[in-house]
Amino acid sequence: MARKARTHYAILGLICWKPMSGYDIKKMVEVGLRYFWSESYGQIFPTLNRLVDDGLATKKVDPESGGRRRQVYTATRSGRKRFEAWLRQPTDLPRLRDELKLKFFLTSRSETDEGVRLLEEYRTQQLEHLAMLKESEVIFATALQGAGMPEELDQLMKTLDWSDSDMTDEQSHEILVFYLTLRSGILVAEARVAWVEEVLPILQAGKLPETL
Amino acid sequence: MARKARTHYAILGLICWKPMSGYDIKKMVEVGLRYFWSESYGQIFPTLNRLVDDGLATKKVDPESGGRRRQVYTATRSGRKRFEAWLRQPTDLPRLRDELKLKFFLTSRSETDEGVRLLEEYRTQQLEHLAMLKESEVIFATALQGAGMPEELDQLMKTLDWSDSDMTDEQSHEILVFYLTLRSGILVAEARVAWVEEVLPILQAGKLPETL
DNA sequence: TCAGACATGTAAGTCGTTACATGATTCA
DNA sequence: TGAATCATGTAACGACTTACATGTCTGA
Repeated sequence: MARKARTHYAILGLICWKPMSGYDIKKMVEVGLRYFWSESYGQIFPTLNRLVDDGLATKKVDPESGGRRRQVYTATRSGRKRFEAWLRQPTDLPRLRDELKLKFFLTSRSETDEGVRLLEEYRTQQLEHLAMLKESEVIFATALQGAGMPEELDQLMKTLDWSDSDMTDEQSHEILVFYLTLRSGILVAEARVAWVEEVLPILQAGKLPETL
Repeated sequence: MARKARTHYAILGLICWKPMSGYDIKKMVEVGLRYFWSESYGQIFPTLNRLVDDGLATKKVDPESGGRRRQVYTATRSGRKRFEAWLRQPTDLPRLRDELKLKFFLTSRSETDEGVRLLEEYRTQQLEHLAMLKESEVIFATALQGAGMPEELDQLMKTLDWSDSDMTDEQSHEILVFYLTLRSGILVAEARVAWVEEVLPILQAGKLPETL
C-alpha cells in the first residue's frame, strides 16, 4: 500500500466497523463524519476494489437489494489485522494549509483595513459554521438523553441499519462517539472566533496592549 | 490558472510582498509561515516559472549573489492585480481531514481503552505542539516590547533582508502580524487539549454527565 | 411513463510530497 | 580538500476532486 494511504485505512476502517457498499460509505461520511473527514466517489470505488485485490476485503452482491445491485464489502481477517496495526501507529498532525491566515499574513504590507476585513470575514464564516454544529449538537444530545430519536437522525439510523424502536447500549455508545467528535469541532470553531476577538483590537491599535 | 491554485497565489503573494528567490520562499515558509502553511520545492520552482510564463512575475539573476546564481522573482503589475483580486474572493474553509478523530470514531465498536489511548496520544501531541508555539510566542513578544531582538529571529531577519540594528515601524508591524497568526495556533491547540479534558471523563463514564 | 432516488464506476486533471540530481561557494 | 551550505530544478508518485457515464428500480 502507498505512503500514507489515509483513504485506504479510512475505508478499511469503515468496513471493519460494519460491512458496507460504496454508496453506504459515502452516506456515512456525509452524515456522520463530515465534521472531520471527507471522501469522494472517485476515491471510494477504486479503493474498495483495491482492498479486495490486496486480500483485505471481500465483495459480494447483496441478494436483498432492489435497485441496481449493491456490492457489499466486508473486511477479511487480514484486513482487520492491518486496520488494527494502523490504529496503533503514531498519527500525524493534520496538514496545515489555512488559506485565510495566509491571506491575513500577506496583507501585512497593505492597509490595516484589508486585514480587518479578512478577520471579520473569518469570524462570520466561523460563526455560521458554529451555528450548524450547534444544531447538530442539540440533535445528538436529545437522543443521548433518551428524550426520543430526533427525525434528523433517521438517515443516519438507516445507514447504520438500526431499527428506530430499540436503542441498545452499543448503539447509544456510538451516538455518544458521534457527539464527542462533534464537540471537538465546536471547541475549535469557538477558539477561532475567540482569536478574532483577541486580534482585532490589537491590529486596530497597531500594538500589543500595555498590560501583557 | 487552475481550479483553486492556492499554491500559485501563495507564491504570487509572497513575491508581491517582497521580491524573492525560490530558496527564499522556502525559508520564509519554514521560518515564518509554518504555523499555517507549507510549500515544497517541488511546487515552488515550477510555480515560479509558470508565473513568469503567465506574465505575472519577472525573473532576474541577482548580480550580488555568491554561490549558485540566485534567480530573484518580482511580481509584475498584472501579477499584483491578480493577487489583489484573489484577496477579495471568498475563502474556503480549510479542508477537514483529521486522522486522529477518524481513528477515534472508528474505535467506537472496540474496547473503550483504545479510545482512551487515542485521546491521550492526541493530548500529548497537542501539548508538545503547544510548548513549541509558546516558545516562539515569547520570542516574538520580546521583540515587540522593544526588549531587544532575540537571537532566534536572526534567520527571519536575514530572509527579510533587515539589518538588525534599526527596526522601523513597518518592520515592527510585520512582526506583530507574525505574532498574531501564532496566537491563532495557540488558541486552537489549547481548544484541542480542552476537548480531550472534556471528553475523557465522559468516555470513561460511558455517558454524559447528569448536569448537562 | 418518466422523474427521481439508488447505486457503481471511470477519466481527466489538479494538487502536493519525496527523492533525487546538479552545481557553486565558503570555510575549517 | 572536502564537508556544509546555498541554490535550482525534475521525475515519479501519491492523494484527491470533478464531471461524466451508466444502469435499475420505485412511485406519482
